[in-house]
Amino acid sequence: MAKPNVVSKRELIQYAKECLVEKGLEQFTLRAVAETAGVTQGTIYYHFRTKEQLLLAIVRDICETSWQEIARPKEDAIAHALASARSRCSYDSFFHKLFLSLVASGFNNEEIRHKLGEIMAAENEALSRNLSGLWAASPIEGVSRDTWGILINAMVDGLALQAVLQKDFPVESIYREFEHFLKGLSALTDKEGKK
Amino acid sequence: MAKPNVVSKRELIQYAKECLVEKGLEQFTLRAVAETAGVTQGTIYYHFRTKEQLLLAIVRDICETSWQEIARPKEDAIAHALASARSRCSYDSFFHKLFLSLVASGFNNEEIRHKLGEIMAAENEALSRNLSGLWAASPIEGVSRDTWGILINAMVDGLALQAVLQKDFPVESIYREFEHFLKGLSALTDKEGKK
Amino acid sequence: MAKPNVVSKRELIQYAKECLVEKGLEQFTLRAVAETAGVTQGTIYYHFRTKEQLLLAIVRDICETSWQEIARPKEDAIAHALASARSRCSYDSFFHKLFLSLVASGFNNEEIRHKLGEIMAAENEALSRNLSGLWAASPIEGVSRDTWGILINAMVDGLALQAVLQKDFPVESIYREFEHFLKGLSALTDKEGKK
Amino acid sequence: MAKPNVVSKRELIQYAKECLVEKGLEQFTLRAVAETAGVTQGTIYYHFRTKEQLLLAIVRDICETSWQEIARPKEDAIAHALASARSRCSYDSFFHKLFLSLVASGFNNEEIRHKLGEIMAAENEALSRNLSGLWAASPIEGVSRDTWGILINAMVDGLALQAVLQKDFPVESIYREFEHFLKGLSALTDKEGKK
DNA sequence: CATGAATGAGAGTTCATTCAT
DNA sequence: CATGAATGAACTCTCATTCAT
Repeated sequence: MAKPNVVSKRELIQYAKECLVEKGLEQFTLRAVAETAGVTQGTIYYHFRTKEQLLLAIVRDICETSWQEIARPKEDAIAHALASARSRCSYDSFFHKLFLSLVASGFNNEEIRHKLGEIMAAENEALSRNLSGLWAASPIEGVSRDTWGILINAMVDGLALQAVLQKDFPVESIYREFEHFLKGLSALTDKEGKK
Repeated sequence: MAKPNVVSKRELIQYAKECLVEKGLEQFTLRAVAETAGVTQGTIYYHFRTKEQLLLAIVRDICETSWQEIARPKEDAIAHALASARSRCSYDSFFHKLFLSLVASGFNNEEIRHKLGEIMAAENEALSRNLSGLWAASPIEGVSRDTWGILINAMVDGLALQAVLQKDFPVESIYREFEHFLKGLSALTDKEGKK
Repeated sequence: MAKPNVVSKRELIQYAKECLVEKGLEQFTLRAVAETAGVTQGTIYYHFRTKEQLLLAIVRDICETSWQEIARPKEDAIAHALASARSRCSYDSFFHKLFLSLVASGFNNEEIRHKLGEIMAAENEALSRNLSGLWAASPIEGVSRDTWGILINAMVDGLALQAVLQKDFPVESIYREFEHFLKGLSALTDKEGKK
Repeated sequence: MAKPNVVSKRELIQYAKECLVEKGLEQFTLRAVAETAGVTQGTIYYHFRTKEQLLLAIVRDICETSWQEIARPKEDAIAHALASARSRCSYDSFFHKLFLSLVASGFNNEEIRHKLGEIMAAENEALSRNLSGLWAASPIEGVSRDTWGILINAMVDGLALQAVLQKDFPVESIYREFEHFLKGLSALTDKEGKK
């Protein structure tokens, strides 16, 4: 088996992520990645042919992580997703800084953009699926199940965006009310069902 | 050489915005701005002492536009806001490309980040205020009025993020259902009120 | 009479000197001069057609000051010169920082260099003249009166160079011994004279 | 492209010295150094991380050369030093143009200034030591041996400064009389000894 | 007289990238 | 496999200078 000598590709990607989050897109340089990883710039080029490829590798890595997370069947998937979303929702969120940096970078690179879109779509779908299991009917007439996934996923991302921009954003209390909101919707499905 | 009054600061900011959106954060160079504006790089530096200052000027400009938009009292403010949100929600949305690029840039610059956070906060507040006028009570128990503003604003931004990443995102239909969602919520306030 | 409105040429030269000393040759910019003087760059150009001309004006100013100092007849001229030299001999000597900066600048500009050379020559001459009045004969055979002026002037400048480079240079004690040195030489002229 | 080992650091320093002397401090640009050395600017930056570091490297190089020169024990060290001083004393003196440019540059950079001061101090000391070997006693009462080193070194530098500023400075004859001066001083030590 | 807006060349510096070793 | 030296283009930024007002 090919045993990488000093650093594995996977490790490099991790270091690159850190760099991207710490330095920001504008100062995300291959030299910085190399230094963080303790290798030379040449080494980066041995593993990734260009900077773009490295960025793409980061995106692919996020995709995979995301698929796995989504695919793993869980009891109470919605509650789980909500907990995970809340834990990532903060002013210093590694994940969202990374994601939003990649979004900005995606405006220059269709492939990155497209892949990030796929992640979103998959999340939407997973949410829709799980909500279907939970709700006998749509809580509100005129809103399809697929759309509920999209709307709620959008809410999660929108809240993350707010948190990442506002130091004093009250994540805890908002998420508590967010849960009430979801429970309230669920309750509606019962009432509707009874009718 | 040295013709006075070729461009105003305001015009430069407009050109800079265009550049930022068209070229993306990584390739947003002062040379590009200068070329777009038809002036020399020196002129940019005469008006904005650094690139960072130019970015800040863009953010400040967005802030002002945003305040004005929010401050102007309107009938049916919610409907208006929704229409405006929908019109800006697209794969090629100038506004959201600009905003998200600035968000990424804000990870390097607290002032930018803070100002963007202020915009969000102001939008939240405006939404809350308008919803208060519309809803006699909260549609769902346990969700305060302020939180409704935050949640719905998050939804709008989250949808924009989705649209900007997915070429085939069905903005029209989603927004139609989004309206149903809001109407559904409004309906709930009536029922609650009757109780 | 033409009454300069905001600043006189002379004042500008003073500000320019300050800038040159404070910022050093490499960062001696017309903008800095303008700011220091509280005028715009254009104003500098009204008074001096180029940066070179400004530097030359500084040199000319130093020349004039120097001539006047030298020309003024004094009793005990040597003692006076020595006292003045000592007072200018320090790590932060405005005069020598200025002079040496101009010397370096003179390597690019023959006119500056030449004028600085003239100052030196005049100082040499004045010293020689004064020594002649003091010494009946040369203290040491084979050293002409003109040369004594040159040697002692060189010593003064050399000491200043040392002082300007060494924070802990013991100016006081060195100058005390420098005086002994001169007195010793004077004593020699007496002995020689008696023979 | 990218041929390894085109220039050594040492060579670059030499080229940089040449540039500094030829172009003067104000026009001493890294581009010029690169062109002189036949490499690209990037190469300069690979070896010296900033322009300041390059200047410092030049100073350090001069220091080392200077130490070696001083440390090497010689017969008739004074005569040797004088000969070397005379050879470097001219209107176009590479060494003194370099040194004085660095002095001016040192006004912006304490490290450079300090190192240049160290060179002076070491020269002073070496001179004092050598004079001690030559003179049984101080030629003139009230002037210590250390001070003699300082005074004579100052003279050497002062003469160099004069020479560098005056095209027609009579280096030859002055140095001849300078030698008489030193011999005269030596003679005094004998007389003093006899007393 | 003096200014402020603009210029354009060039400064120092960084960066992705290459390639012999 | 990995490195270190080198590249060259591009970047941000500064500067002396110009000129209409």
